[in-house]
Amino acid sequence: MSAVTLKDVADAAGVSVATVSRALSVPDRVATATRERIQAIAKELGYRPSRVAQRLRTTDGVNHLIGVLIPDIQNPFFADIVRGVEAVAHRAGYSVLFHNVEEDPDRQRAALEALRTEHVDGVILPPVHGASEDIAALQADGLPVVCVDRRLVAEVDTVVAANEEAAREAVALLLRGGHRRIGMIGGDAAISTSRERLAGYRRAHEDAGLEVDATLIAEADGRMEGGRAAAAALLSRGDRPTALFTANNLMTLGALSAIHASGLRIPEDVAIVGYDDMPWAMALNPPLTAVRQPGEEMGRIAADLLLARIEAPDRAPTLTVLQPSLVVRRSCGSCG
Amino acid sequence: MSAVTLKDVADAAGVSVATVSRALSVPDRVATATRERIQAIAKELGYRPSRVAQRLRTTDGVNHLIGVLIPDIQNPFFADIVRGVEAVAHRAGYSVLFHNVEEDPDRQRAALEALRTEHVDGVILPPVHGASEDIAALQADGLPVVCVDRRLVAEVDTVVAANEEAAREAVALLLRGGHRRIGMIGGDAAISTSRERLAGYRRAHEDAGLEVDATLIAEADGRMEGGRAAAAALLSRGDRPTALFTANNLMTLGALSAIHASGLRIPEDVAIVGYDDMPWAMALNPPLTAVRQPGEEMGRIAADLLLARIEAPDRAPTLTVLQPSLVVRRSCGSCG
DNA sequence: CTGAAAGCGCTTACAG
DNA sequence: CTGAAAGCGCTTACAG
Repeated sequence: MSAVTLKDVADAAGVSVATVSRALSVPDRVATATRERIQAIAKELGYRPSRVAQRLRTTDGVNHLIGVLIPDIQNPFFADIVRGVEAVAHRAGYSVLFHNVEEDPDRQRAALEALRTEHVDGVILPPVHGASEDIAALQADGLPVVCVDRRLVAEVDTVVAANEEAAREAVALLLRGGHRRIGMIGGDAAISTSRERLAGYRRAHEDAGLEVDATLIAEADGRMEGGRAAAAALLSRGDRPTALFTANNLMTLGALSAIHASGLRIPEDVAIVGYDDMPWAMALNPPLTAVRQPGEEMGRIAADLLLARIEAPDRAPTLTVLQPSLVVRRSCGSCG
Repeated sequence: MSAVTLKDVADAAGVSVATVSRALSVPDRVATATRERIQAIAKELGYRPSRVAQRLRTTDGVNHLIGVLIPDIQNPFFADIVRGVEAVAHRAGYSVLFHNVEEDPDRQRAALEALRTEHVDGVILPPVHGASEDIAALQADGLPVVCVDRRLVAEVDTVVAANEEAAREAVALLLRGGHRRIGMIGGDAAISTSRERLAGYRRAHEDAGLEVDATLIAEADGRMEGGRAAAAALLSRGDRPTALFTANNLMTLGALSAIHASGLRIPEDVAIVGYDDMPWAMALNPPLTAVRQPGEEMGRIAADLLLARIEAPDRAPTLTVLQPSLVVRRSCGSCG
């Protein structure tokens, strides 16, 4: 390695390190001639300031480092969020520490601990179940936090989608199409998005003056296999549902594979509307009707918010709610 | 913040910071009683050593930090790689800096620059096109690098899949099924995986004593829309191919949507075999025959390799080739 | 076994 | 406008 340091530049320029430091970061406090000479030499030597050294120096200031925690990087919706966060952070000169926590509170806790020792300026995460205290502890220590996709009880900057409304609209679409027995394949109720999407399902029924058959509601784990098992169980009943609403993209995939395995046709035998409009939705046959969430935008907004809070820690927490949209394709039949 | 420092622990324990440091990291060089007292106090105070300070100290030693560069995080195959890298690195106590470079050599260069200023111990990446010199420069400075998924000319630790063989096998399957006009939708020829998969396509024909119709070979950009456009062009020809081989998962999605749009049936009108066995392959109707690559394992191996090289920089570079497998489902017809 | 001191690469009051 | 010096939180020879 033997990286070029401030001192190397100072020696080459015949000035002190202090002057070099100023020439590079507060140029107007250095005489023009000196500054230009220093800048030329720094460039020639390939000098790059050490972020690590800068970071150690400023216990108070900005460290230009944030952490992002993801519950499950194999879920492409979260990959979208990461993409948005990464783009904003790097453009602003921040580095990004990444942790995949697998929906596991212990791993999330370990990740947060690691981020503290890295002196991050703040963290962005969709909090996993059972994590409120860890987040609260972070905030108590003055570390800015932004929750994205999932809400937390605490007073935290939050960026979410309007889950309940979107789910209600999706289910209403099926109800308008004449469906009266709609299976709901939901995720872990400990997660806010799952609860809100289920609430939307109920609200749609309520709006239409219909009772919900509670046995049509399955709680899966948000992963593909869970969705498959739940759909298979629902579809093997004598009084099987004529439509399915699946509360995230992986469970949708599971449900689709259960439908194909059972030999049922979409939408004639069973209609389906899924949460998350992923790239593969258009590649399905028939193409999937789905709720589109702006994952990347959620990531970008979360990052903007975090950076703003890092620079002004005392602003009041904000809640940003983005509007998903329902993309109607053919899997819901002539339900439009 | 006001994090607890070594000095705080030292004061509370009535010893020097040196002793506290030793008690925590080289326990056997401290008297048992002292050590236990210090450890108890450190725990009570919630002391966490600053990674930043440790990092600054050791220009030579291990910084416990690596960088991972990804060409496109929205491609779930790369998300798998990230998952593998992350798991190994964090288990070994390394932090992971993440960059999404969008197949852009300039962004890759910027990311590598940023990683140097962060004092990373090494970097893992599927190199994007036109990046050889940047990687070489890194190595020249003694920074360990591991290429994953894509090869580079340079002498670098490399973890790839046997692309040519896997592609050959996939195309041979279609040939055995009686197909004689197989469209090839390949990726950017500047990328090793694209070239190797195309080579496999040619080899399969050669093995069968068949000529390749060069007009059946399309070079797309590796993304969904590129795959869609290429497939649409191929399928609109009078002498359209009876089967398609698509060289990555996103282009497969694009091809599928083109097929559905054209009203052709799979596999009766057009068979398809895709590269990358993604979760949605089973959810398709019919399910997709695909080449399965162990993305997560590739990530894990790459990380193991990098950590090994960080600890022993002078080992000779290695090449690890993993064997993909062909998962036969129904999209290729009765080609088994 | 323990401590005082130097040093990692910066930044920033404080002098001049 | 510029420099000497202190300090960020650690680790590690060097003494004792």
